[in-house]
Amino acid sequence: MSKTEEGATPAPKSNFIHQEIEKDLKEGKNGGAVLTRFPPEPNGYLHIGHAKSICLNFGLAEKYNGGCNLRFDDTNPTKEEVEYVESIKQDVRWLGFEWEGQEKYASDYFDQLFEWAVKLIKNGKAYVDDQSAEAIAAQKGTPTEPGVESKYRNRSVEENLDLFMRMKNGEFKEGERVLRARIDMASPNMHMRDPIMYRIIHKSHHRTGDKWCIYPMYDFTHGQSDFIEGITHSICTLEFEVHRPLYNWFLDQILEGEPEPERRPRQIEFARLNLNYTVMSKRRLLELVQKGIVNGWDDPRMPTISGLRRRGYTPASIRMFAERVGVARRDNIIDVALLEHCIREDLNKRAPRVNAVIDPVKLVLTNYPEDKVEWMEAVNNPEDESQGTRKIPFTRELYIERNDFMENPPKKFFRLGPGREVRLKNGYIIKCEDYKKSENGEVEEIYCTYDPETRSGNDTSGKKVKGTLHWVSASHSLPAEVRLYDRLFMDEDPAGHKDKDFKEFLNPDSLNILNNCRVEPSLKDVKALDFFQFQRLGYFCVDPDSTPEHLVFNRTVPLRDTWAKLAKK
RNA sequence: UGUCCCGUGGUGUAAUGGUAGCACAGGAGAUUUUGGUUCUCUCGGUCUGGGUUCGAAUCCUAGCGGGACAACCA
Repeated sequence: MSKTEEGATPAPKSNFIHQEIEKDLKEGKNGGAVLTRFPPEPNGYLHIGHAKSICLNFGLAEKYNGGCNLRFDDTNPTKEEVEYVESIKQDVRWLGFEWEGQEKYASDYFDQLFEWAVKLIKNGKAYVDDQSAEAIAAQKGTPTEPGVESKYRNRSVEENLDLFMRMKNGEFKEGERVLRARIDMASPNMHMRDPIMYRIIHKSHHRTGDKWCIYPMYDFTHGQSDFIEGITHSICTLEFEVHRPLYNWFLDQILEGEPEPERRPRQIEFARLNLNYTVMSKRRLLELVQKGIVNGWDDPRMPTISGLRRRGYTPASIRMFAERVGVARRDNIIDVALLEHCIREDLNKRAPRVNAVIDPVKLVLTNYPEDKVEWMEAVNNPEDESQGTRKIPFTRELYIERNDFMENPPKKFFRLGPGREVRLKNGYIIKCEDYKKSENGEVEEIYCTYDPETRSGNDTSGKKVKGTLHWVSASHSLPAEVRLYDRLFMDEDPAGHKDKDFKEFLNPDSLNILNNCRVEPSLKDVKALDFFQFQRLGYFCVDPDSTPEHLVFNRTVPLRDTWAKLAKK
């Protein structure tokens, strides 16, 4: 496997799964092999929680010199599957991981699974039940009361075999019969109360077409698929913990009478990722998309991998995040500030600095010649000398950020105000002499003088100023649209309120579109997902909607802003 | 009123019988032609009660708190 993109490499951090694997290795299990798998069901888009699992599984493979399979858990053709396969593959690759060989499908193993089902029937460990779903559910009992046995539980092997074949041959309608494991209806673990192994679904499958009309359930599929592939460590989330005895039971049954295999997969559970100020369940994410609350699965406010990508998150930042959140078994809610820290850390080192003014106000240098253009040298990235320098045009008329000027600034405000001096980065020190307001009281133009002795790079004035502003040339800058994103929800745990719908906590200001922005001319030929630091503002990336005629940038995350914190006080 | 899992600073996560550490967040300062970055300092924690031990975050036990489990979903 390989990291397909440069960027920060997370520092390795130990967790309990490493310890379990090392214990197995020491005991010589699985012939010393480590093979993991990432097993998505192709019924939706991947989100940041999946990214944690991907990084964990592929990371384990890398650490122990093993491999990681990508396997689609496609045992339920009623749930629309083929359209999601490609997006999942793309997302895994984009995160920087390469799976072992071809991608796998649980449906590749349907023949083998069927044979094993027959084996269980022959050994008296499975039976066909003719009851309805409702009847079976009613007999299942509850977590505190045992279930009761089905009246079909003690059919003969011959009858079970015959019925199962007829199920396979399409002689029954959906719901008429199921194959169940014969375990223990009184087990304290509900999953051991004669779980369903196969159900009838008359629907064609995205890979097997109409070959089958019976499909295996998750529990009868997952462990055996792991076994077939030689998976050694089957890592999943905590809600599958109660399935583990069943996972092992099915493995015991298929191995019955067989020689000891070299590898036997072992299920290990960890706590899924939760992020504050968002929702993570597929159901709620789908609702946001279907109700048009967001603009699709890749809306930059979504915690989906495709949304984060469009927002400007890099694979390296997400890998870093996955490393920093750690892996444990206790429930957790990660502060989204950690995710933001990770993208800032990555982009600080890599993003070229450019000037963009997203809320422009005109500034005129009254003592600067009308037609003069000075091409000022600017460092592309002070954190990375190899990114070199570029020239930016300095002219008499400029745009600066509206909030960099105040008519009556407090002492702590280091920016522009009447009579105040600031430096224009990569330009000159200027002094505000006057300003003009429109009838509605809005500042329209600011008039300054510049000091020719203070040119950046060869300042001979010895002047010191507290503030440095970014700017663009009024005549040379390009118009652009900028989309400012904020958290989608105003509540830390929008789905965590019993009596309130999560949508009640939507942030009305989660998207703010600015149409009158100006960016420096070097941004003329940007491509989708190119990332930049708009100096003093934040990290931005080029939206796929962007064209050379109409530039569109997404704000990934603002820069840390200690002034904003101060101003709030 | 069952079975299982989990309780370490605000949030995460280490320490696996021997000095409770790290990261993020918060606070203070230094540097800075980004109020960014960087650097320094700082705040703050083992759910509670018993027990075992020279010694317990760690082992045992009781309690408390949180979570999972009753789909022909995965």
